Amino acid sequence: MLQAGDVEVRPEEFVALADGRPLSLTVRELSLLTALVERQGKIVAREELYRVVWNEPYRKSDRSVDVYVAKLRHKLGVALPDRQLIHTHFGFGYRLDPGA
Amino acid sequence: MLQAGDVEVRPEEFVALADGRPLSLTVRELSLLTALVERQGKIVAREELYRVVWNEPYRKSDRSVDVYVAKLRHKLGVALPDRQLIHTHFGFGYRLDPGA
DNA sequence: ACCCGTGTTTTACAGGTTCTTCACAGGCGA
DNA sequence: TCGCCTGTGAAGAACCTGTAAAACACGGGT
Repeated sequence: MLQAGDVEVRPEEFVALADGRPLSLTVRELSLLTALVERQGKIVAREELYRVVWNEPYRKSDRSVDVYVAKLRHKLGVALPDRQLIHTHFGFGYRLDPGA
Repeated sequence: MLQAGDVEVRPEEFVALADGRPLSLTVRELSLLTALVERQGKIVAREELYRVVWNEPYRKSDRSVDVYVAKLRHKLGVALPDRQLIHTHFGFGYRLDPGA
């Protein structure tokens, strides 16, 4: 079980909770969220996310990570309004912040 | 992990800390700071900084190094007031001095 | 086989950030 | 003082990100 603030992930059960309420995520979305929660607070390179979630070498023209970050942001934004969980680090990647 | 006085750099994590607090740097700024910290206390030729950070041959009319030294000085100055970290060596280059 | 629904990947473009270059003011050494 | 060097703001170029939508993949039902 992984936790980051109000977000809880149980990858083996294919479940993610926000404030205790279940999030309806697809496989990719859950996989990306898991990767981010496992690295919470740290800046994660887009390349690393791609390797871990997609399990294949990264092509720098690939925008999949960005697209799925947007999907996650949207669903997390609905579940936990007024919180900025996923931060962008320009030219590098993203970071999920547990706290406020 | 690299350290120079109150400045700590972890290039692989894309992080730089001043007095333990994260600095918000761009890719180039972090790269230049890394090069200077790796050579702390030494006078580094503008040409060497250019080669290392920009990864291409140096044209003596190029002012990029100076511009980015100014950017770094400003951000470091905000984070660590009253300290002169980066020194100019006229006609040559720059030197980063580990904190007092 | 075909259609449909769901999920994934790719594309396209708008908008934003960063980088480079220029210009000029001021500093430094001879 | 003169000539060269450095500091730095500003402007446009170059590059990166957010996001909607199109294209694609695939399984289930008919």
